[in-house]
Parts: sequence; C-alpha cells; structure tokens
Amino acid sequence: SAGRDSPSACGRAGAHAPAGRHAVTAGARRVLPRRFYDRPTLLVARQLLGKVLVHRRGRTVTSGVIVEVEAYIGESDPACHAAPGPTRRNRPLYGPPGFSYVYLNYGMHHLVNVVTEAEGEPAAVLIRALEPLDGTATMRRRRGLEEATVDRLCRGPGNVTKAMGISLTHNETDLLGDRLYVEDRRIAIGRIGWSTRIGISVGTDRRWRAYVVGCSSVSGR
DNA sequence: CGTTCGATGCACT
DNA sequence: GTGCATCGAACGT
Repeated sequence: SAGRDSPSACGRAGAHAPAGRHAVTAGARRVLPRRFYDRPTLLVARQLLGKVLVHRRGRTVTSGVIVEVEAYIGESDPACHAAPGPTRRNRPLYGPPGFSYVYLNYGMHHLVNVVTEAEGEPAAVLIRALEPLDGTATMRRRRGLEEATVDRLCRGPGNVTKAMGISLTHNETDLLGDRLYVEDRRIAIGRIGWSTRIGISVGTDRRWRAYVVGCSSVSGR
C-alpha cells in the first residue's frame, strides 16, 4: 500500500498514489534548485523521471509525476530548435537553466520544456507525459474527458500542457518560482527505457527519449 | 489490429 | 510560402 511518504508511479503493482491528495503542503514545499538544471541534459532528463511537475493558478493546483521526457541538445542536434542558431522563438534555450521554454506546435498544441545547461548553451528537456497526481478533476475539465481513465489525461506533450493549463504565457517562466515548478521528490518509478525521439524526421539517430517502462501514462506505445 | 489525414497558427527563410 | 518536438478520428486489413 502506498502511504503518504512512499508514493509511487508506474512502479510496482497496486502501489498507485491516491488521487486528490495535496502534493504541496505549506512550509514543506521543496523545489528543484537551479543547479539541478545546470548539468548535462541527458542526466537532467533521466533524473526528472519520478519528479513532480506542478502548476498553480490561483488556488487551483494540478500536478503529475514525470514519466516520459526527451532531450534536445545544442545547435548540432538537428531536431533541437537551436539548430538554426539564435532566433526570436528559441531565445529561452540560450538563457539560464531552470526556466521554461513553451512554444506552439502545429498551430494548436503548446509544448513545455525545461531549459538545461549553462546560459549560452542551448538545451532543454521536453515533458512528454505525466502520471496525474493533484487536480485530476480540473484536468478532466480542461481535456474535455469526463469519462476517461486517469492515465489518458497527460499522455503526450500536447495533452500535458492542456491538462495542466500551460500555455504561451508560461514561456520563460522561472521554475524556481511558485507558479510553475518541479518538486524535489523521489517518487518510486519502474525501470527506465531509452529510445529515439518521437515525431521528428531528423536527429533520429539519437536515443534521447527516456520513459518509465510499462507505464500506462507514457505515450507512443 | 494497422496507416492516413485534416485541423490550425506562426516562426522562419 | 513552407514546415513543423501533435492529436484523434477515419479509414483499410
């Protein structure tokens, strides 16, 4: 049984954290420090699995365990938005670590990244899937999925932002603030797998997608 | 099961 | 004007 101090996501059978429990308790909030992001991107990507992404809008809190990510690293990575060099859109990638990079994709989906590595080194980790924790009722309303199972709410990067209420207004947000951040928690997760990144036509030689094996919240079967 | 395809906005060349 | 770090419905086996 998963107690309050030993939550688990996609780990062992029957060890799911109860929905609706408050992930943020007054005075006990621990946010990942700047130095967490100021490291090699693949390491950050790997260690983000099992951490908790939180968005607060007024008193409405939505959160979920990160279970799938992708790394985009430098101008030499053809799939990274920094590949053409600095532009208006990719400016956050060149900024300091621990900030968000949100952009509009295919004209209708917002995708959220966390910027990594030192300022001037363009790199980020895309959040592709969460196992919902708090605010699942809010997520259902935002997704328009009142009947669906919880593991569908934040499956896929476009669905993550829709369920979490993240949009372009969250671009270049300091993740060490109190609006959008990643909690420094150690949620028990299953084995970690690595694969090529999804939905790109270049840079497919790099296996820079990390995910929790067997987790039903992970996209792209 | 599988694959295809339309929606939809805008940064970039 | 072109091309997306997508999603889900609609088709074909």
